Amino acid sequence: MCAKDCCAPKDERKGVEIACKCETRVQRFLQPCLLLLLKVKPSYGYELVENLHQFGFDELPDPATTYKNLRIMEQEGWVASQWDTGGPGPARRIYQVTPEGEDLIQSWTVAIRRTQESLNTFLSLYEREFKK
Amino acid sequence: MCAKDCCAPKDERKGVEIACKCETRVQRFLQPCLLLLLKVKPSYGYELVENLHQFGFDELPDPATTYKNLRIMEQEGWVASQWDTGGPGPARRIYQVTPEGEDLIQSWTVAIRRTQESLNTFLSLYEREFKK
DNA sequence: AGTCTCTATATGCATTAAGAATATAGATGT
DNA sequence: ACATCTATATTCTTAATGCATATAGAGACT
Repeated sequence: MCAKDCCAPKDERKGVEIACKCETRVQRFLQPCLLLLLKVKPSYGYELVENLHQFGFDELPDPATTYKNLRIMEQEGWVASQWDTGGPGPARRIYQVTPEGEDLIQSWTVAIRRTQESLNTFLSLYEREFKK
Repeated sequence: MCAKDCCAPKDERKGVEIACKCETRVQRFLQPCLLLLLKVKPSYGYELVENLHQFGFDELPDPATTYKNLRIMEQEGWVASQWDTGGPGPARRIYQVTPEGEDLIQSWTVAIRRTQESLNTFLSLYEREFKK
Protein backbone atom coordinates (compact mmCIF):
# COMPACT_ATOMS: atom_id res chain seq x y z
CA MET A 1 0.00 0.00 0.00
CA CYS A 2 1.20 3.49 -0.84
CA ALA A 3 0.91 6.53 1.37
CA LYS A 4 -2.46 7.24 -0.18
CA ASP A 5 -3.85 3.86 0.91
CA CYS A 6 -4.39 2.61 -2.57
CA CYS A 7 -1.72 0.68 -4.40
CA ALA A 8 1.95 1.49 -4.91
CA PRO A 9 4.39 -0.65 -2.96
CA LYS A 10 7.93 0.45 -2.19
CA ASP A 11 10.61 -0.34 -4.69
CA GLU A 12 12.76 -2.73 -2.65
CA ARG A 13 15.87 -2.19 -4.73
CA LYS A 14 15.86 1.58 -4.52
CA GLY A 15 14.27 1.76 -1.07
CA VAL A 16 11.96 4.52 -2.26
CA GLU A 17 8.29 4.70 -2.94
CA ILE A 18 7.48 4.39 -6.62
CA ALA A 19 4.80 6.43 -8.33
CA CYS A 20 1.26 5.51 -7.38
CA LYS A 21 -0.37 3.50 -10.15
CA CYS A 22 -3.89 4.58 -9.35
CA GLU A 23 -3.46 8.32 -9.25
CA THR A 24 -6.10 10.43 -10.98
CA ARG A 25 -4.85 13.97 -11.14
CA VAL A 26 -7.26 16.76 -12.03
CA GLN A 27 -5.38 18.57 -14.71
CA ARG A 28 -5.65 22.37 -14.78
CA PHE A 29 -7.36 22.35 -11.38
CA LEU A 30 -4.68 24.63 -9.94
CA GLN A 31 -5.79 27.71 -11.86
CA PRO A 32 -9.43 27.75 -10.67
CA CYS A 33 -8.25 27.12 -7.10
CA LEU A 34 -5.85 30.06 -7.29
CA LEU A 35 -8.54 32.29 -8.78
CA LEU A 36 -10.98 31.39 -6.04
CA LEU A 37 -8.41 31.96 -3.29
CA LEU A 38 -7.58 35.34 -4.81
CA LYS A 39 -11.27 36.21 -4.99
CA VAL A 40 -11.56 35.56 -1.25
CA LYS A 41 -8.46 37.67 -0.55
CA PRO A 42 -5.70 39.22 -2.70
CA SER A 43 -2.48 37.38 -1.97
CA TYR A 44 0.98 36.38 -3.24
CA GLY A 45 2.60 33.17 -4.48
CA TYR A 46 4.24 31.93 -1.31
CA GLU A 47 1.10 32.37 0.77
CA LEU A 48 -1.14 30.88 -1.91
CA VAL A 49 0.95 27.70 -1.94
CA GLU A 50 0.19 27.23 1.76
CA ASN A 51 -3.52 27.92 1.34
CA LEU A 52 -3.81 25.29 -1.38
CA HIS A 53 -3.76 22.59 1.32
CA GLN A 54 -7.47 23.06 1.92
CA PHE A 55 -8.33 21.81 -1.56
CA GLY A 56 -7.06 18.39 -0.58
CA PHE A 57 -4.42 17.97 -3.24
CA ASP A 58 -2.81 14.56 -2.88
CA GLU A 59 0.48 16.30 -3.40
CA LEU A 60 0.69 20.05 -3.31
CA PRO A 61 1.76 21.58 -6.61
CA ASP A 62 5.35 22.72 -6.17
CA PRO A 63 6.05 26.45 -5.88
CA ALA A 64 7.50 26.62 -9.39
CA THR A 65 4.23 25.38 -10.88
CA THR A 66 2.25 27.87 -8.84
CA TYR A 67 4.41 30.84 -9.82
CA LYS A 68 4.32 29.80 -13.45
CA ASN A 69 0.53 29.52 -13.43
CA LEU A 70 0.16 32.93 -11.79
CA ARG A 71 2.26 34.46 -14.58
CA ILE A 72 0.18 32.72 -17.23
CA MET A 73 -3.03 33.89 -15.58
CA GLU A 74 -1.73 37.44 -15.57
CA GLN A 75 -0.87 37.21 -19.27
CA GLU A 76 -4.40 35.98 -19.91
CA GLY A 77 -5.78 38.97 -18.02
CA TRP A 78 -7.50 37.01 -15.25
CA VAL A 79 -5.38 38.49 -12.45
CA ALA A 80 -3.29 41.66 -12.00
CA SER A 81 -0.25 42.08 -9.78
CA GLN A 82 1.77 44.77 -8.04
CA TRP A 83 4.92 44.61 -5.93
CA ASP A 84 4.54 44.97 -2.19
CA THR A 85 7.80 46.17 -0.65
CA GLY A 86 6.22 47.35 2.58
CA GLY A 87 6.21 44.22 4.72
CA PRO A 88 9.12 42.34 6.31
CA GLY A 89 11.28 40.04 4.18
CA PRO A 90 11.72 40.19 0.41
CA ALA A 91 9.23 41.94 -1.83
CA ARG A 92 6.00 40.12 -2.61
CA ARG A 93 4.07 40.16 -5.86
CA ILE A 94 0.46 40.65 -4.77
CA TYR A 95 -2.18 39.33 -7.15
CA GLN A 96 -5.86 40.19 -7.36
CA VAL A 97 -8.68 38.95 -9.58
CA THR A 98 -9.77 41.07 -12.54
CA PRO A 99 -13.40 41.26 -13.77
CA GLU A 100 -12.42 38.82 -16.56
CA GLY A 101 -11.07 36.49 -13.89
CA GLU A 102 -14.32 36.66 -11.95
CA ASP A 103 -16.30 35.70 -15.02
CA LEU A 104 -13.95 32.81 -15.55
CA ILE A 105 -14.53 31.46 -12.03
CA GLN A 106 -18.20 31.11 -12.95
CA SER A 107 -17.35 29.27 -16.16
CA TRP A 108 -14.80 27.06 -14.49
CA THR A 109 -17.32 26.06 -11.84
CA VAL A 110 -19.63 24.80 -14.58
CA ALA A 111 -16.79 22.67 -15.92
CA ILE A 112 -15.90 21.35 -12.48
CA ARG A 113 -19.52 20.37 -11.79
CA ARG A 114 -19.49 18.42 -15.04
CA THR A 115 -16.25 16.72 -14.07
CA GLN A 116 -17.83 15.76 -10.77
CA GLU A 117 -20.71 14.13 -12.61
CA SER A 118 -18.24 12.00 -14.57
CA LEU A 119 -16.70 10.78 -11.34
CA ASN A 120 -20.19 10.11 -9.96
CA THR A 121 -20.98 7.97 -12.98
CA PHE A 122 -17.86 5.92 -12.38
CA LEU A 123 -18.60 5.47 -8.68
CA SER A 124 -22.23 4.51 -9.34
CA LEU A 125 -21.20 1.90 -11.88
CA TYR A 126 -18.59 0.63 -9.44
CA GLU A 127 -21.18 0.23 -6.67
CA ARG A 128 -23.60 -1.50 -9.00
CA GLU A 129 -20.91 -3.95 -10.08
CA PHE A 130 -19.28 -4.75 -6.76
CA LYS A 131 -21.57 -3.91 -3.84
CA LYS A 132 -24.33 -6.43 -4.36
CA MET B 1 -19.71 30.63 -24.94
CA CYS B 2 -18.16 27.40 -26.06
CA ALA B 3 -19.98 24.16 -26.78
CA LYS B 4 -19.57 23.23 -23.13
CA ASP B 5 -21.44 26.35 -21.99
CA CYS B 6 -18.51 27.83 -20.22
CA CYS B 7 -16.08 30.14 -21.94
CA ALA B 8 -14.26 29.68 -25.24
CA PRO B 9 -15.50 31.81 -28.11
CA LYS B 10 -14.90 30.92 -31.73
CA ASP B 11 -11.75 32.14 -33.38
CA GLU B 12 -13.24 34.45 -36.00
CA ARG B 13 -10.17 34.38 -38.25
CA LYS B 14 -9.94 30.62 -38.47
CA GLY B 15 -13.66 29.99 -38.13
CA VAL B 16 -12.98 27.19 -35.68
CA GLU B 17 -13.55 26.83 -32.00
CA ILE B 18 -10.43 27.41 -29.95
CA ALA B 19 -9.49 25.35 -26.92
CA CYS B 20 -11.73 25.89 -23.92
CA LYS B 21 -9.92 27.94 -21.29
CA CYS B 22 -11.80 26.44 -18.37
CA GLU B 23 -11.36 22.78 -19.08
CA THR B 24 -10.40 20.56 -16.14
CA ARG B 25 -9.41 17.19 -17.47
CA VAL B 26 -9.18 14.24 -15.09
CA GLN B 27 -5.82 12.80 -15.97
CA ARG B 28 -5.47 9.02 -16.02
CA PHE B 29 -9.25 8.62 -15.67
CA LEU B 30 -9.41 6.57 -18.86
CA GLN B 31 -7.70 3.52 -17.37
CA PRO B 32 -10.09 3.01 -14.43
CA CYS B 33 -13.05 3.51 -16.79
CA LEU B 34 -11.71 0.87 -19.15
CA LEU B 35 -11.04 -1.52 -16.27
CA LEU B 36 -14.56 -1.10 -14.94
CA LEU B 37 -16.14 -1.58 -18.38
CA LEU B 38 -14.08 -4.74 -18.85
CA LYS B 39 -15.12 -5.98 -15.43
CA VAL B 40 -18.75 -5.63 -16.48
CA LYS B 41 -18.08 -7.42 -19.77
CA PRO B 42 -14.93 -8.52 -21.65
CA SER B 43 -14.66 -6.40 -24.76
CA TYR B 44 -12.34 -4.94 -27.41
CA GLY B 45 -10.95 -1.51 -28.24
CA TYR B 46 -13.42 -0.36 -30.84
CA GLU B 47 -16.45 -1.28 -28.73
CA LEU B 48 -14.92 0.17 -25.56
CA VAL B 49 -14.48 3.55 -27.24
CA GLU B 50 -18.24 3.65 -27.87
CA ASN B 51 -19.11 2.62 -24.31
CA LEU B 52 -16.97 5.39 -22.86
CA HIS B 53 -19.75 7.87 -23.71
CA GLN B 54 -21.56 6.99 -20.52
CA PHE B 55 -18.77 8.39 -18.37
CA GLY B 56 -19.59 11.83 -19.70
CA PHE B 57 -16.19 12.69 -21.11
CA ASP B 58 -16.35 16.21 -22.50
CA GLU B 59 -14.53 14.87 -25.51
CA LEU B 60 -14.17 11.16 -26.01
CA PRO B 61 -10.57 10.00 -25.87
CA ASP B 62 -9.57 9.26 -29.44
CA PRO B 63 -9.12 5.63 -30.47
CA ALA B 64 -5.32 5.89 -30.51
CA THR B 65 -5.27 6.88 -26.84
CA THR B 66 -7.61 4.05 -25.93
CA TYR B 67 -5.58 1.41 -27.77
CA LYS B 68 -2.36 2.68 -26.25
CA ASN B 69 -3.80 2.55 -22.76
CA LEU B 70 -5.07 -0.99 -23.29
CA ARG B 71 -1.58 -2.10 -24.31
CA ILE B 72 -0.03 -0.39 -21.31
CA MET B 73 -2.59 -2.01 -19.02
CA GLU B 74 -1.76 -5.41 -20.48
CA GLN B 75 1.96 -4.82 -19.89
CA GLU B 76 1.15 -3.94 -16.29
CA GLY B 77 -0.77 -7.19 -15.93
CA TRP B 78 -4.17 -5.61 -15.22
CA VAL B 79 -5.85 -7.06 -18.32
CA ALA B 80 -5.18 -10.01 -20.63
CA SER B 81 -6.08 -10.26 -24.30
CA GLN B 82 -6.69 -12.82 -26.98
CA TRP B 83 -7.52 -12.50 -30.67
CA ASP B 84 -11.09 -13.19 -31.70
CA THR B 85 -11.22 -14.16 -35.36
CA GLY B 86 -14.67 -15.73 -35.13
CA GLY B 87 -16.99 -12.76 -35.65
CA PRO B 88 -17.65 -10.73 -38.78
CA GLY B 89 -15.13 -8.07 -39.86
CA PRO B 90 -11.44 -7.92 -38.97
CA ALA B 91 -10.06 -9.74 -35.95
CA ARG B 92 -10.70 -8.19 -32.56
CA ARG B 93 -8.36 -8.18 -29.60
CA ILE B 94 -10.63 -9.14 -26.69
CA TYR B 95 -9.53 -7.92 -23.27
CA GLN B 96 -10.57 -9.16 -19.86
CA VAL B 97 -9.65 -8.07 -16.34
CA THR B 98 -7.06 -10.09 -14.40
CA PRO B 99 -7.20 -10.57 -10.60
CA GLU B 100 -4.52 -7.85 -10.30
CA GLY B 101 -6.77 -5.61 -12.37
CA GLU B 102 -9.72 -6.25 -10.07
CA ASP B 103 -7.66 -5.29 -7.05
CA LEU B 104 -6.65 -2.14 -8.82
CA ILE B 105 -10.25 -1.12 -9.47
CA GLN B 106 -10.74 -1.09 -5.70
CA SER B 107 -7.65 1.04 -5.19
CA TRP B 108 -8.53 3.37 -7.99
CA THR B 109 -11.99 3.92 -6.55
CA VAL B 110 -10.39 5.13 -3.33
CA ALA B 111 -8.35 7.64 -5.31
CA ILE B 112 -11.39 8.77 -7.30
CA ARG B 113 -13.42 9.34 -4.14
CA ARG B 114 -10.58 11.49 -2.83
CA THR B 115 -10.52 13.44 -6.07
CA GLN B 116 -14.24 13.99 -5.74
CA GLU B 117 -13.73 15.45 -2.28
CA SER B 118 -11.27 17.96 -3.72
CA LEU B 119 -13.86 19.08 -6.22
CA ASN B 120 -16.45 19.29 -3.45
CA THR B 121 -14.14 21.55 -1.46
CA PHE B 122 -13.80 23.86 -4.43
CA LEU B 123 -17.54 23.97 -5.05
CA SER B 124 -18.33 24.60 -1.37
CA LEU B 125 -15.88 27.47 -1.21
CA TYR B 126 -17.34 28.83 -4.44
CA GLU B 127 -20.88 28.76 -3.03
CA ARG B 128 -19.77 30.38 0.20
CA GLU B 129 -18.05 33.17 -1.72
CA PHE B 130 -20.66 33.90 -4.39
CA LYS B 131 -24.06 32.60 -3.38
CA LYS B 132 -24.81 34.73 -0.39
C1' DA C 1 31.96 41.51 9.13
C1' DG C 2 30.66 37.11 8.09
C1' DT C 3 27.37 33.60 7.50
C1' DC C 4 23.22 31.09 8.30
C1' DT C 5 18.29 30.57 7.82
C1' DC C 6 13.84 31.89 6.32
C1' DT C 7 11.04 34.08 2.99
C1' DA C 8 10.04 34.89 -1.85
C1' DT C 9 10.28 34.77 -6.87
C1' DA C 10 11.98 32.91 -11.16
C1' DT C 11 14.10 29.95 -14.98
C1' DG C 12 15.65 25.76 -17.52
C1' DC C 13 15.23 20.92 -18.25
C1' DA C 14 12.94 16.47 -18.25
C1' DT C 15 8.85 13.67 -17.92
C1' DT C 16 4.30 12.23 -18.96
C1' DA C 17 -0.41 11.91 -20.79
C1' DA C 18 -2.94 12.91 -24.51
C1' DG C 19 -4.29 14.30 -29.35
C1' DA C 20 -3.52 14.56 -34.49
C1' DA C 21 -2.19 12.42 -38.35
C1' DT C 22 -1.35 8.49 -40.60
C1' DA C 23 -0.67 3.47 -41.82
C1' DT C 24 -2.30 -1.17 -42.21
C1' DA C 25 -5.54 -4.68 -43.28
C1' DG C 26 -9.55 -7.93 -43.22
C1' DA C 27 -14.60 -8.25 -44.41
C1' DT C 28 -18.52 -6.89 -46.96
C1' DG C 29 -21.29 -5.00 -50.67
C1' DT C 30 -21.85 -3.40 -55.48
C1' DA D 1 -12.16 -4.44 -59.11
C1' DC D 2 -13.14 -1.04 -55.91
C1' DA D 3 -15.24 1.47 -52.12
C1' DT D 4 -16.62 1.31 -47.37
C1' DC D 5 -16.83 -0.11 -42.75
C1' DT D 6 -14.55 -2.24 -38.95
C1' DA D 7 -10.45 -2.67 -36.18
C1' DT D 8 -5.75 -2.11 -34.54
C1' DA D 9 -1.35 0.24 -34.37
C1' DT D 10 2.60 3.71 -34.79
C1' DT D 11 4.87 8.21 -35.07
C1' DC D 12 5.09 12.94 -34.09
C1' DT D 13 3.78 16.83 -31.44
C1' DT D 14 1.86 19.49 -27.72
C1' DA D 15 0.58 20.79 -22.97
C1' DA D 16 0.86 20.48 -18.01
C1' DT D 17 3.62 19.42 -14.41
C1' DG D 18 7.64 18.35 -11.32
C1' DC D 19 12.58 18.64 -10.27
C1' DA D 20 16.63 21.02 -9.83
C1' DT D 21 18.60 25.14 -9.48
C1' DA D 22 19.48 30.26 -9.25
C1' DT D 23 18.78 34.70 -7.15
C1' DA D 24 18.19 37.79 -3.42
C1' DG D 25 16.38 40.56 0.64
C1' DA D 26 15.79 40.46 5.83
C1' DG D 27 16.78 39.10 10.39
C1' DA D 28 19.55 36.58 13.90
C1' DC D 29 23.59 35.11 15.87
C1' DT D 30 28.68 34.81 16.51
